[in-house]
Amino acid sequence: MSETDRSRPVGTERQRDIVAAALRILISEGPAAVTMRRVAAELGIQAPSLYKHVTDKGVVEELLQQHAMAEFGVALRSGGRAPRDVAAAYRSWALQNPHLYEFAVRRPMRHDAIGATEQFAAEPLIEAVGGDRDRALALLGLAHGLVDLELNDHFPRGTDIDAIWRAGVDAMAADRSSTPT
Amino acid sequence: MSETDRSRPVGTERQRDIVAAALRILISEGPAAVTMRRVAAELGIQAPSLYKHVTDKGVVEELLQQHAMAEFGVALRSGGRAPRDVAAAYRSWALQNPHLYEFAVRRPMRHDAIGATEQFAAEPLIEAVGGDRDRALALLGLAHGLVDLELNDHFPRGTDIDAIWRAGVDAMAADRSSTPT
DNA sequence: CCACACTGGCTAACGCCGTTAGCCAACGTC
DNA sequence: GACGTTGGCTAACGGCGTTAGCCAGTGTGG
Repeated sequence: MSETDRSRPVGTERQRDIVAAALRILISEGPAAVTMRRVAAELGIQAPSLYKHVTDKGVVEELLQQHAMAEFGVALRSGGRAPRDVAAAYRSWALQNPHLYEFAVRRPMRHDAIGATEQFAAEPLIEAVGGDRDRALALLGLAHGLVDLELNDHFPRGTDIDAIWRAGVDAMAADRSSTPT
Repeated sequence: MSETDRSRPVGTERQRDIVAAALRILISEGPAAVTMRRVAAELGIQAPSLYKHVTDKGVVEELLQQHAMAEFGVALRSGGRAPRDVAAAYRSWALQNPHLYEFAVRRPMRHDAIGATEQFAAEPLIEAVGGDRDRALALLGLAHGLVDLELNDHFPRGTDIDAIWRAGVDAMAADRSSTPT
């Protein structure tokens, strides 16, 4: 949790206006539409004026990323705690918020700024596999990979993606105390 | 394999020049540098002339994607056939060719054009888990997710990523004939 | 042998992008 | 009431993908 409290939004008031506008555009029109001019227009302002509140387009994106990660974390807590439940929550949030998911999890991130929030989002998965950190991060990788492949349409048409999730999550969550190296 | 023979390069001669130039730029300077003007310059030509050979920047990207996927497929066959070996080959190729990997596997793809090649790349993973298709695609998701997270620097500093791979791949490759639903 | 179409270059330009420079009105403060 | 700060504005720059339109060379059919 540290000192950047996740529950209260971040940045100055005008910065929050900006990210709110960007968010609206992102959700309704996708990432390509999130331009400085477009965001400014959404606020009834000219593009260069944004730079009075924000040094870069990059910081707008970082703010979006933080927002997305926080919402994602909440979504992952909204259902059951069993691996299948968390996995299902992961997938369904990502599919319902593809652009937000993109912002949350793709593109490199600055660890200092985002770390706590990201950890907040990752926690449910770690709990779900009973605290085995390696297994938990593997499950995270699995979930992210499957979602990313699905979002980018890499599965042949007709693939039973549910079955893949079941197979993967069950394998990852299974008791492995009997198998040798 | 079908009729688009994977072993012979694709497109007209000039198209192959173009993708070769784009490839050189992509590898040495990253995706942002792959612009039409830059590619044209690489060929000693003006940007608009490219459009005599290519309708779109999109087709250049598709050609890059196909090339990358083909090379990736070869790399996945270059080592052992055991799950760990294939997984290791997957990871190491991706980390050594991050931009190519990006092109190969991220961004949506047209199934008709790329399907065969992609299947070519996915085969080794399917074999590695003994033909269980769901498990194989889960393994693919796992590998993709872990690579993507690593490339985008989503793991806390100091994370033992090897251990995550071991945990994940072993779980996915384990004999599961004893666990109930 | 020449007309002609086609191929593959070229320049100029358009509308977008992020961003900078410089101007100015409103406002709060000493 | 002078004055610095805040937050708008317009103009402009360089880069992007892309289109329009021009033209030299080339090969081919009559």
